[in-house]
Amino acid sequence: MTNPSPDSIIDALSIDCLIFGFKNGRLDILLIKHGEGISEGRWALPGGWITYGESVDEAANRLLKSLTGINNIYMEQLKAFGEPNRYPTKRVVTIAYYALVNEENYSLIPGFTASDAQWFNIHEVPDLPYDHNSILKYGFQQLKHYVRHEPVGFNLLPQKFTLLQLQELYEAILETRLDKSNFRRKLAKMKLLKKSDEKQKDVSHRAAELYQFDKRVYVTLKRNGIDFEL
Amino acid sequence: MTNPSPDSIIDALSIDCLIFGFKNGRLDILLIKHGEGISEGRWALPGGWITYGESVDEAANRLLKSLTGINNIYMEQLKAFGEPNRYPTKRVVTIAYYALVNEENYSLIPGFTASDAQWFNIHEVPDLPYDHNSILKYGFQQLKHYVRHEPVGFNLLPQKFTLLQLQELYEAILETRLDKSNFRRKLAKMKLLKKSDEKQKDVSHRAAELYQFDKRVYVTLKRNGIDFEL
DNA sequence: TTTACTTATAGTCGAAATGACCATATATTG
DNA sequence: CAATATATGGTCATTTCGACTATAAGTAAA
Repeated sequence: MTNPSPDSIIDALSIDCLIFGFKNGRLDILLIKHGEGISEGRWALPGGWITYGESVDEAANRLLKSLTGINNIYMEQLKAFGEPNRYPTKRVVTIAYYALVNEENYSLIPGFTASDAQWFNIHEVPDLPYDHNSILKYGFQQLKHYVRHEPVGFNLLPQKFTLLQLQELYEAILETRLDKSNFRRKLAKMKLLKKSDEKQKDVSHRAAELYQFDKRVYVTLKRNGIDFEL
Repeated sequence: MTNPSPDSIIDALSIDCLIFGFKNGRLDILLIKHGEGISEGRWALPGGWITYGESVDEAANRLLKSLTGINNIYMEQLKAFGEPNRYPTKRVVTIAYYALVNEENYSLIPGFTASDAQWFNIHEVPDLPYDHNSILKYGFQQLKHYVRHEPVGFNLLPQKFTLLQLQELYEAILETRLDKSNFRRKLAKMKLLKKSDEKQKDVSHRAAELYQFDKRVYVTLKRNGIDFEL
């Protein structure tokens, strides 16, 4: 980085969040309805302006919380999008974040400049303002890569979950079917899962064991990367 | 993204480039010496301010060219760094890019605000201004992940190269030794390489076949990702 | 003109992993 | 108790892996 020069500023830097939600074997994306401004009434990715004194990560978390009520989730940076005309009235570069969550763990509370917040099926997304549709497309594509090489997606299930739930998550993201038996074998080899002492309840078939993640193994895999070809 | 508000601006958005260079089995990083400004005389990552009318990608390429003379290389976004105090005099968020090149294909021509430009061994990097040392550390770590899952690094060798050269590249990045025979087997399976009609010359031992990349396979692998555990 | 040395290239082999199946267990519902 | 869910574990031929050995082809030194 070199020195400031008078012609160097841009108008603003924003954040946009891609929050992928998982529920009943389906993958959703979280959108908010703009309650004011030039795109009032339209659905868009939750996001907003970065302010002084907060890091980019902090801005992402603050905005997500104030717009949707979702707090304390781990988001990772996806990419910065900076085409000169991506925003209509001025020059705005946006930094996109993404995360995967279990929808059932969060209730949506629209706030700040959002008049509504809702989950949309990943395949039934409305027309979004700016370049949000292409950001979403890019993010979904990256997600497919990530799940194969990082233990991502392991924080979006309930605390305790069945192996089938985990498999359905992978099937939803990768948009493919997987062999149950082979999927289990791969997981076992990774040693990432621990049996809990509980079993599934209130199902009309044999109850499955509930599993949990082994935090220590998780951290190691996060650092070194995994190879989870399916 | 929501609407503009008066307290939303940051001071500036910059670009920093991590250009990894490969030469004779060693991995280097490209640095420039600041010729003016608050860190005059110090070595730093090539970078500068994004201006109106250019995309973020375009800014990265323009800056790299004007500072170091390196033109027309493919850089990818690494990450945005935005701690509030990373820059001393004002609030600056920077977007880091990275690339891998063959040093011998480029001659360094310092220009613009750079008084010098040079390759530094990745393990002998001086103290850099701002958070450049930690950006470099992060980038090097990511690079190790990337080479195992993308056909990255396949554009930083000469047009035609021997299999040993390719292996040495991977060894330099991953900081490990690899088995020659098994490395070849993995490559063969990928079908990414084509034999050229030439052989190595002027070496004091049996000459090796020179190989080239198969462009069509390369594009496919780039899109779908590869699994190149070594 | 041997011989030593260097790198290239191909092959071996037991162990491990993979993918496509099949079998049995355990629960609920009619 | 039969039908039907899902759970869970096993089989097996094929492929891949990792560590290693063997031979080939060239230069340089003796």
